[in-house]
Amino acid sequence: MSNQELGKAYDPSQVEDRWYRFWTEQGYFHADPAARKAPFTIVCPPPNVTGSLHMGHALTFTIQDILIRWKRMQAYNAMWLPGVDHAGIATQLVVERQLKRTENKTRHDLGREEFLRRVWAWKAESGSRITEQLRKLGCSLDWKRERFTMDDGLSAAVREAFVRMYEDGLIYRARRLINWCSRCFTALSDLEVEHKDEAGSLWHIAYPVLGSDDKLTVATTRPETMLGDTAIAVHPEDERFKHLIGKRAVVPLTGRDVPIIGDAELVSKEFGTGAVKVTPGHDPNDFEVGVRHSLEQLSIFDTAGRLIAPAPVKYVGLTVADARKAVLADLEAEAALVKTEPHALALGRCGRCDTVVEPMLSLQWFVKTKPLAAPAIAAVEEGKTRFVPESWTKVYMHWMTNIRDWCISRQLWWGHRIPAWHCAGCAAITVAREAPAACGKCGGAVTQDEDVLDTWFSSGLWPFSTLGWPEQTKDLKNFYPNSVMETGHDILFFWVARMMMMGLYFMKKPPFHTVYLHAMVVDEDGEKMSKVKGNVIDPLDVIGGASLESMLAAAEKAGAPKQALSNIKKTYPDGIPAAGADSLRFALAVQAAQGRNIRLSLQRIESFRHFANKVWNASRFALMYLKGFDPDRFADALREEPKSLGLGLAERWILSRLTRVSKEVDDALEDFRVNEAAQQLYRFIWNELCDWYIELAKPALHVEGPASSLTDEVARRKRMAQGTLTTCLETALRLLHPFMPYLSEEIWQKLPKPLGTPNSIMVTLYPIPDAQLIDDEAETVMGLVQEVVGAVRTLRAEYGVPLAARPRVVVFATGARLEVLTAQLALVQGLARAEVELAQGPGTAPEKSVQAVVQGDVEVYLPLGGLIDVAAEAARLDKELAKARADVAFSERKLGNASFVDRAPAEIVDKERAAMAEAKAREEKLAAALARLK
RNA sequence: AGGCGCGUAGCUCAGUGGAAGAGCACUACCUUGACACGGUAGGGGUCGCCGGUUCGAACCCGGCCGUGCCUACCA
Repeated sequence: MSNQELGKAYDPSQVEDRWYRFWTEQGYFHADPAARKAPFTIVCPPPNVTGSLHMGHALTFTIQDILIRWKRMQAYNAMWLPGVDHAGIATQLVVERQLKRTENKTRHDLGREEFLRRVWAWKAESGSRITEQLRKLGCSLDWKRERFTMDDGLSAAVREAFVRMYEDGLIYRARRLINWCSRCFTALSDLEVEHKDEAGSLWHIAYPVLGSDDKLTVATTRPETMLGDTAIAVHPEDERFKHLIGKRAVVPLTGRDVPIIGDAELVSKEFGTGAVKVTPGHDPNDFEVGVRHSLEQLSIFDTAGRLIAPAPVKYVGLTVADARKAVLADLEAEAALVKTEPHALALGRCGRCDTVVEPMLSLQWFVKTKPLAAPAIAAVEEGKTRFVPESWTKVYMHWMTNIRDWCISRQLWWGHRIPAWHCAGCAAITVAREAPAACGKCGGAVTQDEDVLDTWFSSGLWPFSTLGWPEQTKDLKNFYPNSVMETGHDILFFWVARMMMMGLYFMKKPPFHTVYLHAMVVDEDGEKMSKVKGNVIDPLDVIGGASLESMLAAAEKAGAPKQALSNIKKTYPDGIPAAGADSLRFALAVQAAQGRNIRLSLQRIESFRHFANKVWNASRFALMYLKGFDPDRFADALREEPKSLGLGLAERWILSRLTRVSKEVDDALEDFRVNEAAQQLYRFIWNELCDWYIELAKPALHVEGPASSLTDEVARRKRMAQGTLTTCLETALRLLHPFMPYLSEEIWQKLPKPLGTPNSIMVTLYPIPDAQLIDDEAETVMGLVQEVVGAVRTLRAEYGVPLAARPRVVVFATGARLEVLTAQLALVQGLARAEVELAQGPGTAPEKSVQAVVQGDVEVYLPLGGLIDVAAEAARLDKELAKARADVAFSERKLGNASFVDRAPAEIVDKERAAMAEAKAREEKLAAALARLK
């Protein structure tokens, strides 16, 4: 590669697509299962096929890509498998809506087969959108291994899993109380129901006791369900009602009478009236009571959410809401409604469509979870799988321990059809991998079960079904268990827990070693991003930029309300400027602290766009001065015998810092502290490499003329600076690559590199810290240089000495410090932009000068030609002196404490003594300066 | 009702036992031969409150207040 010059500012749009294409063409995303390298696997949790990339995706895929690129550069056989999920309910809903809109038809008008054909057509057209978007983000996914949960292979895996579990008695069919969404028209698992507290009422209703004048008053939040009551329950030890147990009560409005039972588990004596109506057909608690007391189960709602018999004819056909009104009115009329009080209740709503879910008796398929949960608990207890952050272990354990059977059948068309066939003749069920010709029991005709499986059933198999299971493929052998599962903590139960259960059951090993759960991306006010609120930031808008008009159009298309549109107008009057994928990635990474939500703002992203530009310009600077530089000689010497190079202080210092930072970045990534790794890089590149080293190297680099015209020493110094700068930059870019793949590649390609270097940064080695380069002395000396330079700069700034002026500065120092400063005089002068006179201290203050004190006894004087504002200088010195005195007092108090000196580690005590000596010296100098001034 | 977080500079957040840090915002100065998407300097914090442990606490322990999330069948 030649040393091309870079443009003045980094423009991601000119860079990103080009490199993504290059990486793909080179096959660098593909992992060869035959490679003789240790595997590192991440199987990406599949996003919904209906989805388009949002910030949550951007975060999870950024973190995964960071991990995978890092491990790939560490010479692991890194494999990151992409794919999407068929998202049963969501997808069916999308296609149904489209059908309604374009043809005004329902899925029933088309019939099952034709409808499914339409879904596949929709998938072919819009379903791959998200995978395209992931490419924009720079994700190094192994696209050759891309999977879809409805693929043939994965469908076969689902059938295999179902059949085996059925044969092992882990899948059964039963009539149970399930969650029913009357809009999606399907059963839901407990996890798909969201509970929120909502305002409601507690109605007190009087039930006449049969054969007496007594009335028993119950309290309920759902009066309409009384039409399905089959008992009244009181606490068996409640003196008020004990005598009624065994008698019967009349259910108002129905004329039916039901038993009064005693049940200590259901009824609390303190709550409400102390008596509870029991509706086993429409309440999970009551269902349990019904089982305990052999009560009748009445269903009075149909699947569409309307009342049916045995509810009295009068109410049949009403919706649940209307029935409530009617029932309350009628109770009032009968004077059976005793009291109404406000009461909050947790209503269950469908996670997909927000419709209130109704507990309904229904014949469904279930997974027996207890036997699956036990190994999933053990695997974590035994440390075979660990959670990061560790605090999720408890949450997982709690859920696994209290797990309930899982309803897996859905009354949908889009999904894996349940591999069970019902016999018309004998009603036997045949469960099989392939459609049976006839009933296994009586040989009669069979028809396949109409239902499909919960989408999460196939997701549970994902870590191994994607690798070819049930076939014993090379991939399966090589990449199972996966190394890391990286996902949001919101789907710990949906995905992780079920993958654990399924993985252990079918593969006998947990599906992953580490589960890394990241926090949620929210807006800058900490609110969940939602289209309804209009506070979403679309990752693609951030990457490529967006006009206000296009943002409004997109929001409108997504069905955002007016309020959301006006929010967008207010927040982004000028749209969003293009920041590029790398800036977005870095912004997400640096904020991804464990256990804390990420409040994302455009402003924050912009600051990392500036960072990208900073890296770009530092590189641009370097490239300007690297012409004719031979990287091989320097690199070899640095690796084999760094001392032989005779590096200057600045070089030794920055290489030492680079080495430490490499180690810190690597350590942080090892612990999933992605944010700290990113932060370290940001600081190193900006605050050390750019702010200090580049400035320090300028004099050495900025020498005119061809090498032959320079003296040997000047030419040598230039080579050292060139070599050091290249090394730091090249190493920093490799460190940065997992975070900012495009920028790092674009620049890296242009840097001079030793022979035999690969053709892409993504297949180079991740930097390995070289202990030889750690240089404590250089770091200490640089510390002094920085402080002296800082003192001069402060004085210049305080007294308005213009930058163009090159004032005379007098510095007095003693001992080792004087030696060091003498040796580094050129550096100090360059950075301070001053002529520095060094002398043995203590010295006499030059006429009309202002002063600072550094490291105890280094005196820095800036003589001012004209008049000094005595009052201002006195005030400044006063402040410094006060600080010095406070420092002395603090140390004195500490060292005066006998138990501190006795019990604190010697190292700490020594440090404190040194600090006191330094502060005392400083105090003395400052006091003298002040006295002189007055 | 339980569980888990969080509370540090105006804002957003790092920091897990030895005298408080970053980014943004703010103030002053500066077109200095990489960068104004920049530079230099500066202002700004009793680390939510109260106790305890410790020579020493933002950090460990207990309680309280505020706040967020998750789980749960209290009608």
